[in-house]
Amino acid sequence: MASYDPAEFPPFAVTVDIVLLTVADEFSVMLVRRGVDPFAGVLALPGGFVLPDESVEDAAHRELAEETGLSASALPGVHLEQLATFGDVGRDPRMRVVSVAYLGLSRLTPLPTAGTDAADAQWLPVSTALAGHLAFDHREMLEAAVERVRAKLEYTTLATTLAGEAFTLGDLHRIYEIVWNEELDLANFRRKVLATDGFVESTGAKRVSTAGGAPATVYRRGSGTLLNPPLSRRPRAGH
Amino acid sequence: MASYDPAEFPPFAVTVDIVLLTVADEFSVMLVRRGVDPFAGVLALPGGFVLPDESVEDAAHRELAEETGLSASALPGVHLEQLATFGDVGRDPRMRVVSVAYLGLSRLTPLPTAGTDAADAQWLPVSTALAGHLAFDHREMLEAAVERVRAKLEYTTLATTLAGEAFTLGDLHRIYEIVWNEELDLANFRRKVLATDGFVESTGAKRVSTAGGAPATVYRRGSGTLLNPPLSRRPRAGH
DNA sequence: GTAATAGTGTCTGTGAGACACTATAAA
DNA sequence: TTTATAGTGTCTCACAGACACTATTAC
Repeated sequence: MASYDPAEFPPFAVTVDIVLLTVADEFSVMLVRRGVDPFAGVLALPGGFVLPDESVEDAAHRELAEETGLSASALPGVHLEQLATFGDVGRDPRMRVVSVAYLGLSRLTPLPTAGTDAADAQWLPVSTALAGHLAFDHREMLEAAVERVRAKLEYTTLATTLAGEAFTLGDLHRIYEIVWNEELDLANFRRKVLATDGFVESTGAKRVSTAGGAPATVYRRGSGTLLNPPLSRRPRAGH
Repeated sequence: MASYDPAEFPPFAVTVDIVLLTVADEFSVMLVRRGVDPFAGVLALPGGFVLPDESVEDAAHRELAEETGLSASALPGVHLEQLATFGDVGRDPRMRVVSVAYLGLSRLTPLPTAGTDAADAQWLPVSTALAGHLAFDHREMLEAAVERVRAKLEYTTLATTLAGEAFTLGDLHRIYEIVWNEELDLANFRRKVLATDGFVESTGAKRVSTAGGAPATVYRRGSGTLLNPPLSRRPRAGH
């Protein structure tokens, strides 16, 4: 019942790890290659310690800026939310570390070249990352993040965050197909997006594709955040 | 980039707090009255320190058993899942404490009388708890838990956890109405529940209500966990 | 009898899925 | 031309919501 002596608290360290996801040709995650032990040379999620005088939330924003090397102009367009906390006893071989994982969503942005202040960050396809070896329990974090995003695309407008400031309905459709790894009828997708208040709004501009086809209307994200009723993955289960 | 000295980590304490919810005449939460400062005499969520040799998850289960005083036979029927982590700087006036909040769902169970090993625990209506004063940032935790449960009743069969081992469709319907604080057409609710594979299964038994009415079929929870398509709260938004 | 609960049947409107079709661009 | 994309129209089926109706119990 919280009858403890503040001087006798167990020794913990608290870190944040950022699962920053984007859609390029594939669904991709930002990873850094570790320079020191443990897991030196192994790919890991960007992250670091929570400082004594900052909130966990602030630490996540700080690490997002510092470790990913995203430019200041790109940061406001990034969605960042708490994902889950990982607190198994042996997850860090050196000491007891509890880590709060955050999920970030961003449009595809170029990464700083190696040698800058930021870590040696890179975008790697999620499937490649999951097929390989990741430091600590970062694989679990990545899996949780992927499932969260897939689920959230069903009932929120978050895909517009992955699309960036200006996009066509074809772009948005492609994002859904890549993240869900599943085909979606384009005509029905268009109807659904356009029929949902606040999902997207037209900029009036048109954009021509390099691959041919008629010019497409360019949209920006709308003010809405929730889809009701939601879009659905898989053809309805049950039968 | 994780190039830190394990001996210099910032001093953190890590706790777990349990938001255990149930449905009685009202949607209720288990609270304990604090015996020591800070917040001595104030209502708080049950919780406590994560020990050095146990995972955060294990700590949550241990606190659920110890602090709530639930009998060993009732514990297996409790659903426990991680809710969110609270890590603001000043949330505990004594020192830096990061707390991992867990959401628990249980059928209504009698609480141990005061004086036992367990804390002075009590069920309090959520509305009452939110109208009053709670220790630390426990009000935020409670609000997050309530919203999570309301959302999960839409697309999971979790309501059966609140109903216990044997229940009628009337019981289940009542749980939805109380948690959502909203009326649901009983006939449509019945059709939906019975049409969803794995939601409930009949025990064959009948139960008569003390308030009159025909005997009702008694059900137990089914093996399914997800509702697809989901039940929906509010009449569809949008228009 | 009345009140309360259990349970069934039926109509309607919305919207998702399937898919045919036209239009406009690049190569 | 062919190929790829943009965009519209239409039919059908599933299902949620509304609600009328019967049945069986307590009081």
